[in-house]
Amino acid sequence: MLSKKTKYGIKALTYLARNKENQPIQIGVIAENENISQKFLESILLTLRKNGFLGSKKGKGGGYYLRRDPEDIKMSSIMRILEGPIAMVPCVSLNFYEKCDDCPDENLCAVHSLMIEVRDNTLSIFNNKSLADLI
Amino acid sequence: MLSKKTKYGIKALTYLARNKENQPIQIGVIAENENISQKFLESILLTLRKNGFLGSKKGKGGGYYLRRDPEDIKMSSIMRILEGPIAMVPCVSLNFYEKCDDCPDENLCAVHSLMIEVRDNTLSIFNNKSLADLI
DNA sequence: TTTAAATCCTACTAAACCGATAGGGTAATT
DNA sequence: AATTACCCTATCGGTTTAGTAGGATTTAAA
Repeated sequence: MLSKKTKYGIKALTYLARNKENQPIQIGVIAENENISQKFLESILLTLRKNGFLGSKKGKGGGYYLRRDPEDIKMSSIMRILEGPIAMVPCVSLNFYEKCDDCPDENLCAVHSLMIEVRDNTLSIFNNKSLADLI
Repeated sequence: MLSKKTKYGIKALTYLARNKENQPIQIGVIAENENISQKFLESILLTLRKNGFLGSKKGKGGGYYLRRDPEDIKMSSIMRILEGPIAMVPCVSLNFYEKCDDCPDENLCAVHSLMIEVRDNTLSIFNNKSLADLI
């Protein structure tokens, strides 16, 4: 299940991407237009800024803006930062791998191979989709 | 993220499916072989039985057995029963649809269309995969 | 007919997570 | 100096998850 955090994050990013001049837009404006709790959105934009997707400007006339071309922002990177692993199980995650407690041998696990297939499929969607494609 | 419930459920089902004679197998045996808490597995098998996948036999020599041919058990139906919706967002779920609070128009939502694509992909994997394929 | 084996069922709980809120602190602009 | 707007931490209620406890019920075998 996609968290609201990720959902709101994507919505905010697309909102900023639609703004061609890319001058700063205030949190409150995005929150209102996308029907998101402002305080919650604040924390989301903050992590997107810390991860290099957004820049910010303080004071009057300030706000957030995209630091990269929407074409160059892959959905997979957004998903990983906001949502965490793309895989449904840690033992098939490329970036957040964890061994299962209950599995003596991953290669013999039926769930494992099924989930690899799902991961590869989902990943190829997210990798081939940029923020620009969402607009 | 796949819940342990679903993961354990699938593992138990494959365990039963590997048993060709299909005579009842006790919870404890499955639990031990698959490293699952017995009590937890109990409740999982119970819901699988209530949904027609498993039969049970009480008393000595009892246990659980498959009620259908593994070929005829699609992963999508298992997923829906144990995990719930396959879609990442309720607003694109076929079987568990719910409208979003924040979206005035789904068709204009960037997240919506992206998640439809993911759903279709994942669903086609689960629909074309039977329990027999997992063994 | 007793006993042991096994499922069935309800309720409870600790921990984690989620979405949101509170309340300021800090920096930049006017 | 005042205002604007981002920055940061802490907290909180609600929900879900993963499991536990304890017994009731049914069946087969001794």
